[in-house]
Parts: sequence; C-alpha cells; structure tokens
Amino acid sequence: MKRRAEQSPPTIRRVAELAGVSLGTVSRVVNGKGNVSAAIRERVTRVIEEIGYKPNLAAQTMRSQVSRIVACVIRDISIAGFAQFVRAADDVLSAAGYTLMLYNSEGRPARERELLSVISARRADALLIAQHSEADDAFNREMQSLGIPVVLIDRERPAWADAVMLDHRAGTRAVTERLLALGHRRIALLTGSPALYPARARIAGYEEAHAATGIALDRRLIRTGTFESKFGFEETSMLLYGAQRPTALICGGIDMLPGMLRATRARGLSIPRDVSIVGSMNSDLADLHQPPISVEDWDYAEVGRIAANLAMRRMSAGRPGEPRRVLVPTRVMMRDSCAAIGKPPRRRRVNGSPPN
Amino acid sequence: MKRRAEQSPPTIRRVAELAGVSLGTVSRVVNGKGNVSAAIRERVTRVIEEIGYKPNLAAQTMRSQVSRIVACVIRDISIAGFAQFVRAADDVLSAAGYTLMLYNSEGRPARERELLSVISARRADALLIAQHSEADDAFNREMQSLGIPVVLIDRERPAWADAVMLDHRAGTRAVTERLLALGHRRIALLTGSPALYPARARIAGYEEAHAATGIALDRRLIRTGTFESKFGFEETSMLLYGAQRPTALICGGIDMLPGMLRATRARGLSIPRDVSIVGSMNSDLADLHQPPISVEDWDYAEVGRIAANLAMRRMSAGRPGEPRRVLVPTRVMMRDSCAAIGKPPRRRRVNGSPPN
DNA sequence: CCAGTTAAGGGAAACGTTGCCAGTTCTTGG
DNA sequence: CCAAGAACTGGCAACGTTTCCCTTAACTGG
Repeated sequence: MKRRAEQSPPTIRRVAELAGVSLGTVSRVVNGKGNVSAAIRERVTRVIEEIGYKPNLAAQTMRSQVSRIVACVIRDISIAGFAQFVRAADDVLSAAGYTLMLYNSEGRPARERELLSVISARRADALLIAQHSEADDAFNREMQSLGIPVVLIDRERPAWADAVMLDHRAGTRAVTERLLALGHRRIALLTGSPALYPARARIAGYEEAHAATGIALDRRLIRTGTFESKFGFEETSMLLYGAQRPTALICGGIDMLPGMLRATRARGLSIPRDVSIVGSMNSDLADLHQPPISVEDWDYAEVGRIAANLAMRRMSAGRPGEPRRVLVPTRVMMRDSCAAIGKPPRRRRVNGSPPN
Repeated sequence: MKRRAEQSPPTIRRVAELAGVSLGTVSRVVNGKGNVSAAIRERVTRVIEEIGYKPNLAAQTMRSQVSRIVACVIRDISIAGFAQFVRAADDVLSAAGYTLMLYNSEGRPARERELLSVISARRADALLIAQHSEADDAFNREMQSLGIPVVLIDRERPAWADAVMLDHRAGTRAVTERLLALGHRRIALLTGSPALYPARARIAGYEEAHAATGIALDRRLIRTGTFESKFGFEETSMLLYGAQRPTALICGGIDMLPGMLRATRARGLSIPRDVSIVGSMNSDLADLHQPPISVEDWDYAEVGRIAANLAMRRMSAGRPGEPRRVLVPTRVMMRDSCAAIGKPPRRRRVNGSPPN
C-alpha cells in the first residue's frame, strides 16, 4: 500500500518530475552549485515553492556523513543557570545551521553511557558535555571513540578534549580573601565532589587565600558532597549547629544558595549579623534578597558561546591541533550579606539593582 | 580517497562481513525479529560488541520515514520555569526512545517560521510549541502542513491541535478574590498580549472576580504588554507613581516578578504595607523574599509530561481523533506579601519553607 | 521413502540525496 | 565552415538500513 502523496513530504524526485528535469539538476538548483540555465533554475524554483519542498536532512546526512547536529549533555536543564548556557550555545550553533540536541544526564553515570549510545546512533557532529566524573576512564574512552570533537564544560579532563572552564580558583580565592579581610577566621566552603573540576578549583582557591594571608585553615570547614540545594541545606544546618560554628559560609555550587538560606533561617540566625554568606552565580534571588547576597558571578552565556565556537572550529578544521583550553574569569560582587566581624553591619541597601 | 576504516563508524555491512552472514541477517539480529539460529545470533552479537556497531539513525529514518525526533519550540529556554517543562517532557520522550530537539524562537515570528523549516527538514515526528501569536493563520497553516502531531503549550489555538493549558482564569480569579476580600479595591493586573491565551485567561479571571463580588473594576488597571521582567518594571513604576495608585499588583507573567519588585523598591514602597503583591509561579525568589511573595503556582513539569504524552499518543495512534485539550489547575499560595487594607500586616514569617 | 511444511538465511530493492561522468547543444575563434 | 571548448543537463551509483521475496535445508507424518 503506497502512502498517499499528500501525506508524505515532497521529495526531490517529485520536484524533478513536475519541473521536467533530472534529479541532478534539481539538486544543483537547491544547492546553488554547478551550472544551471536561468530558465530552468526559475522553473525548478517555482515548483519548489509551490509544493513546499524541503530537502530531507536525514537523507543528506546519510549521503554526506554530516548530521549538522551538536549534542549537549548536562546534568539537568532545569538547574538555574544551565539554561543560559544552552540558550547561548544554541544561538551560535543555529546561526551556523546546526541543531542542538539536549540531553539530561541526571548526573547518573549509567544514563551518561546510554546517552553516548544515542549520540553515536544519531551521528552527532560534536558533543558539548559536563560529565558526572572526570576520572571515569572507560567513559572517556567511549567518548573519544565517538570520533567527533568534544568540548568539556567546566571540566578539565580528559586532556585530549577542548574545554571551557570558569576560573573558580581565582574567584573563590578572591571571595575568601575578602572574608578574611573582614576578620572572619572560620569560613566554611560548601561544594561538590572533588572528582569534579569546579570543586577542586574552589578548594584550591580557598586554600591559596589562607596561605597567602598566613591564616591557618580548619579542613573540617571544607565540606564536599554535591552542588545541589539539598546538600547546601543539610551541611549548613550541621555547620551552624555547634558553638564552634563558622562565621561565614561560601556556597560553592550553583543552585546551592536556596538551601543555605533556608537552613540559616531555620536556625534563626540573621545575615550578616550572625553569619556572612556568599553565593555562587548571581540571580534574582541573590540580588533581591534582604540583605542582598554577595556572589561569585560569571556569565554562563559567554561560556556557552565559547563552547559552541570551539566545537565549530573543530568541525570545520580537520582533526589536527592541540586541545584548546579557555579559562573564563569570574567576578566577585560584594553585597550586604557579608559584614566585618565584631562591627555593626553596614547600612542595608534598600533598592535592588536596576532592572536587566 | 576512501575514508579510513577506523574513522567512520562501523556499518551493518561491516558487521555482516566479519560475522560471515548477510545484511538481512544482521538486521534481524539487531531488531530481534525474524528467525535466526542461536549460533548465528550469538556470532553476530559478538561482532557487534567487538567493533561497537551502532545502527545509523539517519539511515533508519530514511528507510522508515520515522525520525524519533520531537521538536520543541519555546520562546527562550533560559526563562525561569520553561526548563522544568522541557526537562519533564524530555524525561518522558527519551524513555520512549525519542530525542527532543529544542528550539528558541525568541518570540520572533520570522524566527518561528525559520524553525518550522528546520523542523520540516529534520522530519521531526511531532512538535510541542508555545507560539508567539495564536492568531497568525498563515503560520498555523504552515504548522498544519508539516503533517505531524502538534501539541500547543499554554495556547488554545489553532483548534485542530492538541493542547495543554494552565487554568490561569481560575487561578487569577482566585487571586483577585482573595485580594478583594482583603479590602483591596484598586488591583492592577500586569500581563502579556491578549493575542495569547495566558493573558486572555488571566484577564477573564480578573473580570470574573470583580463581577462575582459586584465590585466595579477600573480597566486602566489591566496592563498588557509582554510577560517579561522589563515590562513588569516599567508598568509597575508607572502605576505606583500617582496618588491614585493601586493597592495591590498581580503579576500575570512568569519571570515578571523581579521587575515588579525592583520597581516597588525603587519607589521606596514597602510590601505589604504600601502595596500587596502576587507573583506568577512559585520560585526560590518568591519563597525566600522578605516578606515571602504570594503566588499563583503551578507545576510546569506536569505540563511537560502531559504534552509529551499527548504527542506520543498521536504518534502511535493513526491520524484520527478529536483534538485533546487538557486544562491543568493552578493553586494560590497566599503569603505575607498580601495584607488587608487598613489593618497592620500579619506577623512576618521568619523561616522559608522546608527545602525541596 | 516421499510430499509437504517450516525454519533459516541470502539477495535485492527502496528510502532521498549528492556527486561524478558522460552526452548533447551552443559558442567561438581560426 | 569546422574543430574545440564551454555550458548545460541527464543518468547512475552510493550512503546504511529494512523488508520482501526467494532458495535451501531440515523436519514431519503417512
């Protein structure tokens, strides 16, 4: 039983028949390469318009071995901030004729492996990924065997891949130094697993700040777990329990701030009188909170653009070339959530920042 | 020049050669249909394992006319909340073997048209879309001519498509009634263009509440424009300027609350003493703000799951069947940002909600 | 022991495109 | 007026699958 004509999209063959020319000629018209007389060109173009012919990308992919698909694997698109990355990457890629395929790994290694399979089956031309563990050699090999450009997002391994990283080391060092300068001596850092670059970099920055200032640090104040809000809540609750509690908290994970704030409130503590707080990445929450929360801020959109451009460069150039590494600076925004130890807090700012 | 074998992914042909069987047999093994002896099945399976063969989805698509791609067109993935929708839809779809292709329309009609072209070229099997205007007949026809199931997201037209809508009418009616009961008589509603269902529904609910209570409404207090933060800031600034200013503001657009709050602060007004405020969709900002902001809340993840399921039902079933319409209820969460007129505000809540 | 049935697997066509090669017509210069 | 290009166009193969149709071999029952 043949499919009814009006149901299946028109093919290049139908165009050729209606225009009374050969397949090759239609192809030449569509792709604008090769010599075609003006008369025929126009005739074909009109037929294409009339029946609404669109080249079948699946067929083109099969023929040319190029899918014009870029896969993007992140933990969860609904985590605040990640969407900005995806949006910006998509802008760059779709302007160049690529389609971005978004995959949520849920931070589960098994899921990441599945996704690699799907990506391989779809013959994606490149991969942007923030994988769950940098040290999983088997996974890294599988990734390499895809045979396509890979751009790491805020990851530094495997070493053969291109990467965009945020300079969390410098950022956290700056934050820590500001807090030390305010007189804080017990500063807690909450961040994710040291198996991941952002956590390692933050810890390094935290340590550097102490070393540079000559102030001893209490390793028990470095709390690693996940980058999630739940972890922020739990660890903050525990840290604020005893008398030995820290006087400042650094949030070393996007999306961890809400948990930290809830825990602080639950303990009935006041910011910044009882505890100073620094968040990770600016947000309406940080800016409009009372008091406004200091943050280590960065531009995820810029990261997305860079990642997309790295991928595109690899795709157009051949294989060769050293892996590229881009380190994007972050900046510290000090707000009223941080106060000097032993002094009255600064006057509260009443208005939020100007809009957008 | 033939591509080197180790660069291009292995094909079913290579598997067949290595296993010493025909193409058809490998296909039967891969798809588990047809009769294949245990010995050969095992031999083929081993070869597949060894060389890491993955069926080429582009080829399958061409052959079967099914891409297992579902396109999703929204204004901007980085708008708070939308990502939850996308994430949930992706969960449902990828569990069923589909890949979600995300497209940002930027709310520009020209861009939406381009995207329809891309979606057509990719031969997506279904489309989830929150289009920029419901009344663009030409666009709707183009959408229909794709010949694939279309699921509208918070849109009610075109009538032939399936749709998931939030019950903004009931939600806004409930919000308005609560404010009226608190004694407010000048309640402003800020929302997007009435060319879009969510704005129309909210206005209808707002009007219903006044009608039901027998309270006259001032149409100048219904401000339509966009759903964005910028609009919220500008309109709030203007509304709060005069002496005739409203005593309550309803935010009729996701992502509009930050602008509204900034404008309120810029005017030096206190919430809820000077003005009561209700936001759209719950968020950490609304919950952790001081005072916590009342909201009309809903579950975008649920909306995403419903949309994905509607699409899948259409794809598996044949053409026929009436368009399905699903109305998802919203719920009102009253918090301290709303106070009775002429009475002292309720005691401030100190703690945020429990985490996650 | 034979006819009929079934299981197993090979071969080829088709999906929609592009790119190459070859053929035809038209120019153009000598 | 003719030969040699140039300009244009048609035909065919191939990309990687799946599916349909055969052929062959093995089995079954009378």
